Amino acid sequence: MARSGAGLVEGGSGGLKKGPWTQAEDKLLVDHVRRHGEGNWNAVRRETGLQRCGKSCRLRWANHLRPNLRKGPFSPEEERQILRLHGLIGNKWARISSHLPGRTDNEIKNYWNTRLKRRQRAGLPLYPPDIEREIALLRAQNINPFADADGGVSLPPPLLYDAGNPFALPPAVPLPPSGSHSPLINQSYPLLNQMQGMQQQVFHLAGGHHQSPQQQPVFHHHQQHDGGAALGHGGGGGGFVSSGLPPLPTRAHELPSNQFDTSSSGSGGLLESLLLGDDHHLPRQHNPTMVKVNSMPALTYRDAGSRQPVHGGAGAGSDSDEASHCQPGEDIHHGAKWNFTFGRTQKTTRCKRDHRLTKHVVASGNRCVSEDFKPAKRRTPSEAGISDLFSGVAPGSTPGGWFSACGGSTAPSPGPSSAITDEEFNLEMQQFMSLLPLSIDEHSWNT
DNA sequence: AACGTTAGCAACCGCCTGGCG
DNA sequence: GCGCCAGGCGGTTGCTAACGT
Repeated sequence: MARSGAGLVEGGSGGLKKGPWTQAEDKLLVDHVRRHGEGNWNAVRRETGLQRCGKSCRLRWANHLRPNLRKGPFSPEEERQILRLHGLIGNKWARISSHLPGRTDNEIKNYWNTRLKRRQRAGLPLYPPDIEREIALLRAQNINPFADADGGVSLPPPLLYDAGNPFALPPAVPLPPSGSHSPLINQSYPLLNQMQGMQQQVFHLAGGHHQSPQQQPVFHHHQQHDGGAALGHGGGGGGFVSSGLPPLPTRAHELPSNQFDTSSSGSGGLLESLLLGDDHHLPRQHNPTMVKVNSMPALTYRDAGSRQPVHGGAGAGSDSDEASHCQPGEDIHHGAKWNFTFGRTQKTTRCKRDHRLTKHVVASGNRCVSEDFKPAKRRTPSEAGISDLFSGVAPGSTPGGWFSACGGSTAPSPGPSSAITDEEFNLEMQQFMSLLPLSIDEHSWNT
């Protein structure tokens, strides 16, 4: 990679500096935005002398300097929201972040990737059962609203198919022999198979039209064995599946993150809108974190290592984020205390690093290779909860401890938010599954 | 204390899209 | 229609702190 370390001064193009930002650079950028607002990032260099490219300025502003950013560990509800959204739309970090006030796409992406590695290493599915259930039901319930704006009925999207996701299965395509299934499909992602069948059935019963074979994407099952090399865009080049539940097709409204408002916390409307693939029609609340900054709220920052604020006041925004209730220069979120500084963010965290999982699992492909698996050196309550969740928890039991327990803020996650009972869900699943070519054993999610 | 390992994060890169002339 | 430019997105990489041995 082009980065040459923390001490680097100049990059290769035009003498532009790369690497970590200094406090002085941050101040220049903040002052510029204060005067001119966001946008026109390339002008920053001209007008401030800041030796950074426009893209770098934009990134620095968006991820670290803009007001009302929310730092610190994700709350359990935020984690659930991320899981839900990711299950529905995949690696659309900007879109996901648009529904999490104060969170950046980069932050969410990092969170997800870390979590993904962690769970892959542990051989665990990515989504808690209740989340998977929510996603499955929401998709099933919204299986037929894919009507074109002009009234024409569009073909049902391959809800659980994504070319970039080797775990996704296309509708109405006979599954490969079980022997060729990825172990993760059969064991760690059994619900995918179930849901796939369920959605097909729901759509069929709703009078929908199946895609013709020509219209269906070909399921390249062998991708699972390519070590991730064949992953498509959504899967990224990281060499492993990005999502157990592939993104829904959308109408390709790739809106920049800053153009999003934050939807209401009511997941129903949000999810419905996401299912419809039309973010423009989402009912939204005003999101103070996404405003176009014309007059810059006072920022709070302090010298790294200093307890004294250097400038301005904190939480200038009027939103209800926790940050706005914190003392200047100090933001406490869910047990972690953060000092917002210019330069690298200094954090004093009470959230111990709770996982010791090797990165090379990522390179090894999309499943946990036995020789790669090393038990975590330390086992925190949250990790124990994750492991226990899939080792013997009955389907439908509340997945307490699923979400990270950083900072002791983890109230146990609430039970499945789906309205149906576990028994109802299981019954529905059995009914749907009976129509699928998979054996009942292959559908079992209690592995 | 030194070293190795790992997670988390910041920042970079390439690619894509939309606006504009 | 085409090219240029700015902005945005997703993926990747390197650094650093924390922790174990």
